[in-house]
Amino acid sequence: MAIEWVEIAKLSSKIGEKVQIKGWLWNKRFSGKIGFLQLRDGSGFIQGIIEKALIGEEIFENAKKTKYESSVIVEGTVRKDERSPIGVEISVENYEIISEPETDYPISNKDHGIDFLMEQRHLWLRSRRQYNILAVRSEIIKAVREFYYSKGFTLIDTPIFTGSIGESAGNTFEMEYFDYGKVYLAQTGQLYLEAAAMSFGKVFNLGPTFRAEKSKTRRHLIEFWMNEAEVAFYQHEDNIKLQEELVEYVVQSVLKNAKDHLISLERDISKLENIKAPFPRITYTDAIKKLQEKGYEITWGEDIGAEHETEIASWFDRPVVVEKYPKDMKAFYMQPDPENPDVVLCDDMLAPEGYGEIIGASERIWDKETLIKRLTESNLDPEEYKWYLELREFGSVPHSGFGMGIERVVAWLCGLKHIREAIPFPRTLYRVYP
RNA sequence: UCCGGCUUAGCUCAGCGGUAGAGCGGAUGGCUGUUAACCAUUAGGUCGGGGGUUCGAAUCCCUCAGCCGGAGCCA
Repeated sequence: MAIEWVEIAKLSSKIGEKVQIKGWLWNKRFSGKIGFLQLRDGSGFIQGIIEKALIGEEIFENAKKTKYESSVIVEGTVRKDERSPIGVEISVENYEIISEPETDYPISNKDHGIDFLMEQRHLWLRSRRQYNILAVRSEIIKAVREFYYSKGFTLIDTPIFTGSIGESAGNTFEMEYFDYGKVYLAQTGQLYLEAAAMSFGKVFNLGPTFRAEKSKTRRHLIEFWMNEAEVAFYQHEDNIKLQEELVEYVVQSVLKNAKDHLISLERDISKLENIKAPFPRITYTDAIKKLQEKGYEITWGEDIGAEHETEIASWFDRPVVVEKYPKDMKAFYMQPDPENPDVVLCDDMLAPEGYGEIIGASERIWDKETLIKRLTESNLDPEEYKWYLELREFGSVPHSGFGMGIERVVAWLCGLKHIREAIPFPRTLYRVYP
């Protein structure tokens, strides 16, 4: 009878049994007649103990010479061992190489520069740290979807190719679309979600977004994944509550389902455990006042810069909701505050520990004339927004929504210094390879 | 795009006007409990490209390129 192929993650329930594992050799150490094979198979990592006396000279020497990242099949007996970080080891009884590299694997356990690693991104994904980060990302996205489905939302996939319609002009990727003329890569799916919300009530999307901004910071990617939600009849307060519930759900789900990955990443878990709604709130106006008191040179009407954002976030140990920004610095579609027409019913959620904005949100203008007025004031052509304006003609209702940057959430929860590690293949200002 | 910085062995870096260095990785050998294993031996370089200053340049100056960090914009 063939030996059972078992994933490394499931080996702790196979103690004393003879099993087969299929994976890769990511490191090895030899000490005379005993060797330690560091194996991984995608489900986890384990150490294989190989002894010359047990396995014979030929296989032992073969194992000793195997290059890093060779793919191998190992058979052996699972053993409980206190010295193993996962509590079990495998005593190797058979060792077979499936494919051995001809040249040495370029990534070592020592330090590498970021440019070198990004050039090797297709291989770097195998490294333990990257493996843990992307596993957390997967868990985050799963939690986002679970959240919306559990709340009765409908998934609406918004288009990647769009006409000249978006939040603002000037930062879109432009391309020829057969004889139609110019089209643009989506910088937001919001306008389409607004249309769908008038059919389904509660809708969300989750997909890639493109911004042709020459951004060169630790918080920006050219291609990034965004989750947007839009709800008919929701107003400013309902909107904030939804965001808080979403973020709490995502954080708590990741803590529950991906804790081991966070620990491997040496993330301070205690900073995430208290992420429970409701979150602290501050208006833009109060934030400016407080910044001024702290000695910052900023006046009402000026945008909150990265430095200010970090300062505001440092006042709290949970994400903070900054609401009601001046209308002139925000997108055309945001609903003016009835109590103060100089500000709009919007909010940004800033993650703690300097991670900055993770959500941008607002109540949308639902009155057609106000919307046309704001479009014109923003130097946008109402003609281009024909279908969007029609939504305000047929049974228009107050509605609200927001967008959450997936990579920013990944960076925050994993404690990353730079967002480029939060996506499998980052597209940055000067890199589209691999 | 703007402001800084970096570019020396496969990788990470030291050297900063007078014969090109280390650690890791590679190769060879040793070691039966290693955790970035260790010990010994060894191979490996047009010092990013071009120009200049100098008796002499990896080192000083100019220029180009690539990359990194930060700003703005935003998720």
